[in-house]
Amino acid sequence: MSVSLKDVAERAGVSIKTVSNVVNNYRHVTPAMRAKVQRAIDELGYRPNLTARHLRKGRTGILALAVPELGNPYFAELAGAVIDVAAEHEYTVLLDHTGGRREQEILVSQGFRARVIDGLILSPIELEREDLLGRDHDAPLVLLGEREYDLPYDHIAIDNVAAARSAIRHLLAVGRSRIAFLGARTDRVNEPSHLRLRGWRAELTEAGLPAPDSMIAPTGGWDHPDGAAAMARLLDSGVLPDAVFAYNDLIAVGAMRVLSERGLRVPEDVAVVGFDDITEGRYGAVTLTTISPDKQTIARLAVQSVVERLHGTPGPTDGQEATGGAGTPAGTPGATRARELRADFRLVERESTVGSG
Amino acid sequence: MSVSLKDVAERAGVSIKTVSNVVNNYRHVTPAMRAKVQRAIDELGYRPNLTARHLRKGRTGILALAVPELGNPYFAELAGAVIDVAAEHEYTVLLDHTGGRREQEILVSQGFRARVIDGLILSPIELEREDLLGRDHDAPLVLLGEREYDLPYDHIAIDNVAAARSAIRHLLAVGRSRIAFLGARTDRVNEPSHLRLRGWRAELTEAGLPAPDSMIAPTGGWDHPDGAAAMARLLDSGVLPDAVFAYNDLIAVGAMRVLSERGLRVPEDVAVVGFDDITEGRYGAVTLTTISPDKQTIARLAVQSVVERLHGTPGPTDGQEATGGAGTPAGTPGATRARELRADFRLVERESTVGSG
DNA sequence: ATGAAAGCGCTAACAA
DNA sequence: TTGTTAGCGCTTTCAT
Repeated sequence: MSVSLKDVAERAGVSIKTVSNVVNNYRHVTPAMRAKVQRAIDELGYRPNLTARHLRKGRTGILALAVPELGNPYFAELAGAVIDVAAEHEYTVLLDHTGGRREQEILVSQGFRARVIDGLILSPIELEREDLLGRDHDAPLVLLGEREYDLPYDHIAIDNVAAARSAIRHLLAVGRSRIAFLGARTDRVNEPSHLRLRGWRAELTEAGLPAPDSMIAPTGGWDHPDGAAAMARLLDSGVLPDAVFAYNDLIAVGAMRVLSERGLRVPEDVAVVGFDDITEGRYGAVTLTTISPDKQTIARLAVQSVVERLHGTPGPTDGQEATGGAGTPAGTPGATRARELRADFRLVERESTVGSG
Repeated sequence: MSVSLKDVAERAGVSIKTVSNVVNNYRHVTPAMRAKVQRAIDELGYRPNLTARHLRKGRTGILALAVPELGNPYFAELAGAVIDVAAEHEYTVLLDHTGGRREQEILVSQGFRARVIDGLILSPIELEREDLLGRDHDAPLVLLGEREYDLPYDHIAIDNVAAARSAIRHLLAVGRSRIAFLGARTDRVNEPSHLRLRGWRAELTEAGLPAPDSMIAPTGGWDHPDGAAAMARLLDSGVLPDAVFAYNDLIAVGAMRVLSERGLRVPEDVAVVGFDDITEGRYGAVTLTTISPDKQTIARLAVQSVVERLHGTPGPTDGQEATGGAGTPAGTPGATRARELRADFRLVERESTVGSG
């Protein structure tokens, strides 16, 4: 076993408390004493046992982040940002992925996968409101992403409806009118895609254009193959759009691949807009126009939200915007009301809509 | 605070030990007793305090994985695999990224960032042998990736020289002879790229072809922009290769982008081979031929290695291959010798070398 | 089969 | 300013 406070204390001929004081940089320690203790620490190679410290303090210094899929660059990049922000707050991040499967998301939300954590940041796909209703876990929870629950947990997202509308507006501005939506799920109401779909519909309707169901191509998942399959199915069904708005960049890239296989040029024949602004979209043969969510802010708001609840400092939100939510998070010290936190987004115009001219 | 063993014991009118027995599924507990205790547990909503358990048992059930960059899909996908394998062994994964910076890698190796961990899987970029020489940390360490150290730690990688050679052999087979290498670092000997570079050189030499330095394009990093910049520099220098072997897929995709901007066709004018087999390479306008390392096996071997040292079961390696290493890992129960573990790889032929015919 | 009590390494009252 | 001591919640001898 390794060196403990007691060993150091004996070696230095002082009490445990004094050593603890030195280790924790307490004010009232004479320089001489500090030096003596420090020497013993160095000689013995003492390193504090975090587990013991945590048991005592009731906290672990670990935050969990659960995303659907690490293979999706958007989530990987977001995870990287969360890790960095957490480090600034002296927290380490335990990462988990749920595959977007409801049971996994439930397990995570109840702390069965990632245990020993102080707080949890969860980006759900299939999770239902009721799954969170009876959540019995001390760790503060913050929700990320497109879905909206009326629950006492902070929720962080960009304005998906507005983002979708701005994408469609851009497509209209470059002269398109038959704009398909790729990547909807139509089986439930509160789907990840429903807000973006709503934006698509609203903007088209407002422009006096039809938004027929035939222009909505559902996908089973949200990866390249799903986009490719959906695009192929749409074309096979005899529908030829002059633009495509995809639920995310991976779907958009998959769709572009199919378009080029079919001899359709992007953007001349079909313009494409994605969502997420992953690096990949900047380096294809045709670069991808996309909605770029402010990942840094999302990460910062998420970590901040958890840390605030942990430390009981409701404090100023310092986010872009905050509107009242519902109720009060259970079992959290800083029991401020749940907040709806918004991060910014912007439309990045690239070749897939405006060409390389 | 939450419910403790003691609370449950009082509620059930039994001793703490009995409750502990029930919680831990010990054999010798009468069904009646078990039922009674279980009822108290349910009523109180008791959940064991993992931190306390860990303090007592001396282990935390947490493994750390540190990769250079989560934004690189290769590492993101690898991380996903590690998380899954670790879960099979009942470990959770704490993820960290080092940015490939030496100081960060040193910090991680000594457990300064991720503390409270039982073991560490590290994929270093700049770390030097000496940085690990005096490593003073109980947690077993396993090294991943291209670099080779003669140190008492298990190392897991594919055979990079062989992989590079097979890539070059493929390019030769499709009729190329002026094959550039993109993504070398020439400033040090033990660079991540040096084994692949060696394979490039060996295969060319064996084929009686020149392998001039002018065909080696260094990069500052390993992302799209680095590949694009290196390709542009190479072309600007007046060198026109008929093939490019890139250190990784991101560099390859960046290079392809520049090629297409310059009006060069892939593969007609320039064939391209990458390394990593990230999903992105399968969905570009031109799909990418690449070396596909067996990520599953890498993840499995890595987790296995750490877990074995932790549990003191040297056990059968069950990897593809194992050659003797150096010395004995310090401070690990199962002090078997350090092993050189190999995972498989395969060449995946796609359009960037064989066209879409 | 169950209970009593010690102690993992640390922090935080409280004393001195 | 430094020392003493009581736990944090759990597992684990050792009794019974």
